[in-house]
Amino acid sequence: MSFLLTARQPCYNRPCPPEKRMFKEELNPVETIILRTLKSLKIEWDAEIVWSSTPFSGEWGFGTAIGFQAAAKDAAAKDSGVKNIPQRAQEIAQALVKAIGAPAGFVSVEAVRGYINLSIDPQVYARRVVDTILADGENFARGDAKTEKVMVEYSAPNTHKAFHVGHLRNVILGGAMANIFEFAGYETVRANYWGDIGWHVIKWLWCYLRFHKDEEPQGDRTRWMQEIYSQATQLVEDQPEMEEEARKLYKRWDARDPELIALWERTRSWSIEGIMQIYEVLGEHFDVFFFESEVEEPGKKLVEELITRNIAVDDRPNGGTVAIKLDELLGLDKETFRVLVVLRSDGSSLYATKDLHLAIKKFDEWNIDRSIYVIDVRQSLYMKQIFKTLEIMGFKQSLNCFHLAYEIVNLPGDVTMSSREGTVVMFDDLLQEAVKRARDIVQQKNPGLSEDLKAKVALSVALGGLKYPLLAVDTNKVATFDWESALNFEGQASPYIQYAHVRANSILARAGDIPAPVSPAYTLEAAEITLLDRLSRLPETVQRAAQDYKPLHLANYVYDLAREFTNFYQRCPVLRADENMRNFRLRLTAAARQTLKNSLALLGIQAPDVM
RNA sequence: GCACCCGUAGCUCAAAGGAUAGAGCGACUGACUUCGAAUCAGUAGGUUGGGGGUUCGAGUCCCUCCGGGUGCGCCA
Repeated sequence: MSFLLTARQPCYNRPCPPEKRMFKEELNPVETIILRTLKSLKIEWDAEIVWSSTPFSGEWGFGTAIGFQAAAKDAAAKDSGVKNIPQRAQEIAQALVKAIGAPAGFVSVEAVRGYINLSIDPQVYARRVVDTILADGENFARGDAKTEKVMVEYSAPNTHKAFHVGHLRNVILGGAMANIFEFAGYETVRANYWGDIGWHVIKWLWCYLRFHKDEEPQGDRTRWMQEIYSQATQLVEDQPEMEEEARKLYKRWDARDPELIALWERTRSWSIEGIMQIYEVLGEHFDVFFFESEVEEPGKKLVEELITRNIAVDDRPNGGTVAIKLDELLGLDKETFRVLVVLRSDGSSLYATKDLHLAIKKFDEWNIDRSIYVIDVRQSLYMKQIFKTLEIMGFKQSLNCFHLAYEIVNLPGDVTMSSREGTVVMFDDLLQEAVKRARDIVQQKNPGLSEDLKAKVALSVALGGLKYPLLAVDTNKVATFDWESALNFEGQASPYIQYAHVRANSILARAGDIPAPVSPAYTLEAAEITLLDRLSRLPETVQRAAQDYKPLHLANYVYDLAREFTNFYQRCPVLRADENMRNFRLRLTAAARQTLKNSLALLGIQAPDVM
């Protein structure tokens, strides 16, 4: 049987996509020789050849462990008599090296303990890397256009509630993921799905009518909405008669009482406006908004269809629910998918009612090929149930649905943030504090800047400071929010990367124009080679991040790049160097600046010119 | 009970089944008359939770145990 979540697992073990390898012209002929030689050695080989960079500082080259893999195959073959695989690997590597000879573009070809190492000529390739980056500019590392169209659903906020830092991880992750898909060459649709109806909204409306009638939101709308929501929750939880009273409002809702609907529309728009402001600050935009309220009725119709088709069981006559007994339908003895309730006993809709319809609507109306859901890990079983149900319904594209799960953000002591319980840190509070701190540091480091510029820099540093740590940790790690570390911008953090960009910019500003293309006529320093090697890798990193659904790859990449650029400018004088060296290093600096900027942009982080 | 996730330096985390497991923070020692010190150089810190297995090769894959987190019929 097929588990859907394995159908769309990221494909690991895929090296750099050939289309984006900056040295394919040189490596391809070598690969041809290797394959031909292996054939003549009677060793079967049909996989890709994986090249990784050689791990020796100051050298620039590619290595492959193919000798080991070939030796292992050789040993597995009957009658080969091969016992000592490392020894055989070295023999094969030597044979391959002999066959490869002295190919164009490489300065050395060696067999080392079973590995084959090719060193490229840095003087030649240094120029290629730099020229490519400067010619491509902000499109450097953009992938070739793919035929696949991808939708990324993320954020999915509830109206009438807080937007807290627990929600931040979702937006930042989803936004970065969408950026990456788009840049990798996929046509990308950013979708947001608003929870604008349900018990939380009914409670809110009840509380408003009862205690806040005719009030208008004061100041921070989202906060004001949250305060009423907290009050409503508390009242309903503490006093059963209050809950009863609030629930009565459902009747008016179901009857589409015009007055109530009008109030809902007005209050809902307050919430939406407030949250849209947050998106604007974060630099997020969406191509399409779905609303729970608009998919509720079609969802119910879909459930009727499921009942008719004997997929869902209608137990309402006995006071039960409408449910899909997945394990039973699939004939599974072991509990796997369990039961998905798709309609309440009173006939009202649930999350699943709407999600089933919406899943199909996405493909039908947007003509997408893949549908990605950025939703926290606690909904993994639920997502599996939805996708499986779609599959049972015969909706083949269910195989192209993928749940991008991420762990939640807790408060210290494993306290889960909950707007219901009011245990939240509001995004706005965090941002304001972060901006304040960043502003203080700018003031201290660069008092000469205009006030306007200081404010701009502080905002981009603060936002980067908040975003980067959420992207630089793998999605399956639980995050703990505490003020101290959230506002600590030292070390492996966004300001360090932004600062590297600023320094590059500063050198270039002093130099004036970027010189014309030039090859280095001197022996490159190790720091330069390391930097060039890293620069050449952004294209493959973008592809890998998209393939693995991991902005983390880029977060790691851009930090490494920043560190290597910093190392370069500390060791290698640029402006004071002789003409050829100065010109090449200026171009290298410009290439680093561009690549830092492009990489940060994919993470949704701005690269300031000064700070 | 059935599943999923986590466990790597004192702390927070990296690490394409591949070459010597790397960063940051914290600690200690140094570097601003030098392209900007939000920086850099150096020192210390590890039997990758324990035990089996697969493999030429395991932090990475499989099994098992321990410790922590999460989910599992009318919440979203």
